[in-house]
Amino acid sequence: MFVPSIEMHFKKHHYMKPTDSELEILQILWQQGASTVRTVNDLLNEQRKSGLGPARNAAKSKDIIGYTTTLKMMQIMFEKGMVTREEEGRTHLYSPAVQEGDTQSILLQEFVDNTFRGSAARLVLQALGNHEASSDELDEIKALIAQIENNPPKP
Amino acid sequence: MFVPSIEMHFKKHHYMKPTDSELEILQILWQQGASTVRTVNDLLNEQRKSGLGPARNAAKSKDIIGYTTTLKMMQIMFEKGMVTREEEGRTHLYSPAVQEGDTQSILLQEFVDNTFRGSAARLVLQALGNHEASSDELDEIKALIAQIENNPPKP
DNA sequence: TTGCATCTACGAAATTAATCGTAGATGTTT
DNA sequence: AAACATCTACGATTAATTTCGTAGATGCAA
Repeated sequence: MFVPSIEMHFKKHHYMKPTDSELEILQILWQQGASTVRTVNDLLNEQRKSGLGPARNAAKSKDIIGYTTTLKMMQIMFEKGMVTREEEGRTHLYSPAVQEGDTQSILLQEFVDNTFRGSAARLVLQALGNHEASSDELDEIKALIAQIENNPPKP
Repeated sequence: MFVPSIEMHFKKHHYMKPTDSELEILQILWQQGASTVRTVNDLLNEQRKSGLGPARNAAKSKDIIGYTTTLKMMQIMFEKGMVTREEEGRTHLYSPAVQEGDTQSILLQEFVDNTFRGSAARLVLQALGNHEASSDELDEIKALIAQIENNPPKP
């Protein structure tokens, strides 16, 4: 029976906060699933050109990211245990080793602390005030609030 | 009539995103109002010792920030026009030149884009799910939602 | 007035993150 | 086979941020 060998490092077994660049790459892996460096690099540059995708330094948004830059980033992420990889012919197929929700949770925690002095409620108000939300999304939020109100946090 | 001279630089007239350290200092200025470098530095170190305050590198949370480090940071912020200052005897009194809400708004925008792919609703759900919110705060949020629903976003 | 504490100014080191260049291996095309 | 394209590996450079050391001015206490 064939068992594909998936390389892993496990250097750090605790959850590490990704840097901005790492997060950009993770986003692509979460959306696309296992991908080669080439694919990731292409998508990254597409995002930058179109101005879409994660907000980056506006000045830089024209420059193209070199292939080896992305390669190096992904190698570093591999060493950190942030992604796994599998040999696929001559190239490597990379997959995320951390879950999107978990990562969002970590980053959110820090963001709330740094920017809103720990007040999630303030953040929510600001977010709802400044951004669009569909009525479906609003319903979802209302439902969650109702649920929280029925299950009050214990002392 | 005495008019205190308040120095300003106005090097950059467009809103700049503060770095992590700059934000830490701004938080103190927003809370305390006009403060000396000494005061800011003391509070910064108090926060670090107690582990409270903004989440910083855990490893570093023991080290104490040197006075001149804080001084330099605030001088840089002054050059950027992020704070104003006023001579108070031999020392300087620094005040924030940017509003907390405006800064939060800028940082939030970027954070939503980078971490939640632009979906404020997802961020709100995650925030409400992971963090505590008092029932007063929940009420406030509900009120805001109701208001949004009555004033649907324009095309 | 001498010495100590506390300021500001400012250059520069230390740290961290991001980018790239080059080399060597391996496939592909003509 | 020769030329060319595409990968990985990895050192090194660049860039941004944070930290600190030193110098000079000023106030204050012994």
